[in-house]
Amino acid sequence: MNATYKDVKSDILSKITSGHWQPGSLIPNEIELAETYGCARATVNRAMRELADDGLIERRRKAGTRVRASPIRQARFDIPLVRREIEDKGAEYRYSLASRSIETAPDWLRTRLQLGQGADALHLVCMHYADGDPFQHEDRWINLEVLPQARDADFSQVGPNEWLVSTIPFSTAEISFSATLADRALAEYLACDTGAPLFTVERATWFEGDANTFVRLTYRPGHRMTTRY
Amino acid sequence: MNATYKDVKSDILSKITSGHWQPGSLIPNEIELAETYGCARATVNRAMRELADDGLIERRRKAGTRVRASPIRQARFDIPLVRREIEDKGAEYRYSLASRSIETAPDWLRTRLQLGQGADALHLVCMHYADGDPFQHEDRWINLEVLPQARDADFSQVGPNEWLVSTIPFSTAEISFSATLADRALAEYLACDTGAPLFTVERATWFEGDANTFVRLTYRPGHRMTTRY
DNA sequence: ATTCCGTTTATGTCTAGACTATATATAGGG
DNA sequence: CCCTATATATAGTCTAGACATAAACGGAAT
Repeated sequence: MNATYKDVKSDILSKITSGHWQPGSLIPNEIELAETYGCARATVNRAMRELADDGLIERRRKAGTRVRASPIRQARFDIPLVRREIEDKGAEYRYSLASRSIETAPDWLRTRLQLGQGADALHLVCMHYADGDPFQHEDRWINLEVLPQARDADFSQVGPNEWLVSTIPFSTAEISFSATLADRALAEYLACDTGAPLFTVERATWFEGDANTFVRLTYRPGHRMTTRY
Repeated sequence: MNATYKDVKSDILSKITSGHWQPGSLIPNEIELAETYGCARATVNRAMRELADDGLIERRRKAGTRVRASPIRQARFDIPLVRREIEDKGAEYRYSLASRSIETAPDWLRTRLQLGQGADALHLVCMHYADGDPFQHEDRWINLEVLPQARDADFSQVGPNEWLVSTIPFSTAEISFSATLADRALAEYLACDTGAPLFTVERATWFEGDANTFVRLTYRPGHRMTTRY
């Protein structure tokens, strides 16, 4: 009686994980459950909606709710600013700008960001250090057609990442992870051997349909990205 | 008038992304918004709750709701079964078991999974192919204390991943991504050069407090894991 | 000044009831 | 036998109102 939506949620969850309700099976409808738990239907609804969001059950009008045959396994990563990532470890953060230039966007970038021919882009290469040791190498391109104010921004003290977050805080992104080999330049930046395997993140971001930036972040050897689910 | 929670959500969202409500600023309380949109407070509440879940706003009792100074950027990955990953590309999936043995769990594994001394583990090495080409190498350890039935399972036709999903469908996991170098054995399995950089996923899973499996998945060179957010 | 405590305020949750939307089942017509 | 209306079951959402809970605030006692 008087169950909260959390009670209902965890009870249903335990019925599922314990195997009491088998994968693929239909579970009682909201009205029945509301009677069982002695609460309003809205309460059951919220519990079930959250379980559906978590990928454990599947709900369809009229057809009812069933336990997913194979639960969707999904991992959620927080993508922090490098500065935070480093400071959260208790290390001291340092930033340095290695190079800055305005270039005609190369073909691969124009394809990636759907830019017109001959579009100008600001090309930045930066390093992020943790307690003085190389932590992350940043190779960034900024679309000057969409962000002309980047031309006058000073990236010598503040990284482009932080500048972008404060300039266009809300954007959509495509992110991809891979492994790459340290070439001579990267090896020098990251103080590692040429040929070392490096964890790499590439991210392209859009705001209101326009691509504004593409970045390749390369981490020092041994870096791991971890999460629980 | 008569706004749905989606209307409210998207209107608030646009006020935020357009900069009408600046990062860090306080936004009107639920009662005021309900009046503004001509709907019940519960409707505004749901809209705001979802925006908070999405990491765009921060809510605190009594203090009110404010636009996050720097929005939490989070990526969500679906972790598919390899078979699905391959079949979804339209490629033909093939599985093969390379080796199977029961061993005393090595120290690193005992630490990783919090196993007792001298615990037995089933060690499997498998390969997953897409259209005949090596796609993923799987190096898996299964805790036989928790899953004794794995001793008698036949992994020659069905991969351990699929067996585990049907045996213990609901579990918590710790997952981590990194880049590793192809040693001679891996290079042979994946038909690539020794020294190639390989994208690696490690996953440990628990069920009701007990660790049941640890796996290292190594992808063929050039593999990317991509998502949008 | 500092600590403690009650007040106030905004969010968090629950309820009972209503209406809506959608997928399924069924019956009737060609 | 197939197609098409119609009925029906179930989830999805909204409402008005109530009470719960956390946290900020202000004043009182130290």
